[in-house]
Amino acid sequence: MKENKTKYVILGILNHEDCSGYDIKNRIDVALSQFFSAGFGQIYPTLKQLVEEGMIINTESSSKNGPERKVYQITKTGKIELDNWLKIPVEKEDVRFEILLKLFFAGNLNKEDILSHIEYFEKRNRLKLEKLQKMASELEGIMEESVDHKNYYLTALFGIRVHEAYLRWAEEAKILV
Amino acid sequence: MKENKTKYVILGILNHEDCSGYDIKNRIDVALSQFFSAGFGQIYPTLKQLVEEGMIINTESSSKNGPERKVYQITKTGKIELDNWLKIPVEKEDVRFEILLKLFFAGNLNKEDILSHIEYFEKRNRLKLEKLQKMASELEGIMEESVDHKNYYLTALFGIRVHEAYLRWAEEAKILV
DNA sequence: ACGACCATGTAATGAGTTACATGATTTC
DNA sequence: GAAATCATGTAACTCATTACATGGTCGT
Repeated sequence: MKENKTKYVILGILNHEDCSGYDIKNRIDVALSQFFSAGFGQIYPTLKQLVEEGMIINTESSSKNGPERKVYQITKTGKIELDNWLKIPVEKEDVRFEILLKLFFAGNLNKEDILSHIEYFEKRNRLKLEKLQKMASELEGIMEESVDHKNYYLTALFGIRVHEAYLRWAEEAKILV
Repeated sequence: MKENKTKYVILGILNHEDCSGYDIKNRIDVALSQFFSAGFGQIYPTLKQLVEEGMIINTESSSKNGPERKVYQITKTGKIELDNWLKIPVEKEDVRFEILLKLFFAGNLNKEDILSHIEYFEKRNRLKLEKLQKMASELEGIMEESVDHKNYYLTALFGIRVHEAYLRWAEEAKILV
């Protein structure tokens, strides 16, 4: 840890368009769920902190038409912070595959239990792969429209390749177990 | 979170052989580093907690030959706890790919910066893939000797498939950027 | 009226990292 | 005698999840 990813995700989203905390949560769930998630309990305090740091400002607070709603905008300071972070090379992936942990210690388990772990894993990830493929094929058509669509497509493609690898491994593992 | 993985990793290791905290750290770094890591600041307090819970006992404490050293052993309670955990199906992977986050928000970056991110990612993971392949080929020869070796091999194979996917994606991404 | 959704926030808790503090043994 | 490795532990801090607390709007 050490680097607060939620902070940069919020800056990244606000760099696109002004949003409320609720909007930010939606954007994350829709577009980033494949490789990032955050709850309100993380988002609202981070927004508060970012305001204190001068990275974002609260431009609009309406409770007239609809429920209370605070809209935030990224500042110049925030943009610089985001840009600096974007340029830092990524040193390591932060992956903790619980299924591998279980497999590694599975000496205790019988074949059926191991197989059912693998099959469950397979099923879950096949569904995810299908979703990603759908997403990618929708994006393919509009990829040339903007850099954002292209980057979005690249993240979907990453998911596809990784999930294909999961399924290939599951096939092989079922035979070896 | 909620489920303390370090706890089960320690139980899993002690289920194999009696170890000290220092040994456990070594086992994790050598065999599990691909998908798990833990520092001493996590290991020692967890050992203490596991003793309190009756999952493990401290069998040997020597300061005669060499520095202070405490060896722990798993108890029947600990074995049951481990077994129960092993049987619980894994619901989701816990992956947070920082590179995808950066790519997703990379609208700000120029092509060179994006390419250098991808190339760095590629280089790093090519090295890791080579290590995994070496590990796997060593394990292939002794796989039939024990269930543990086979399970170890399966985790290495998982790493290989996933890293191959990373590299394939990087190839494709470089063209599309 | 009820449920779905919009909307913001705090408090408690858990999990993990980093830095700190200490000291022995082995190897060069 | 310096550096590497063995060895244990605590304290401060950060990050994230879950549960709680509150209340408005819109459609049926």
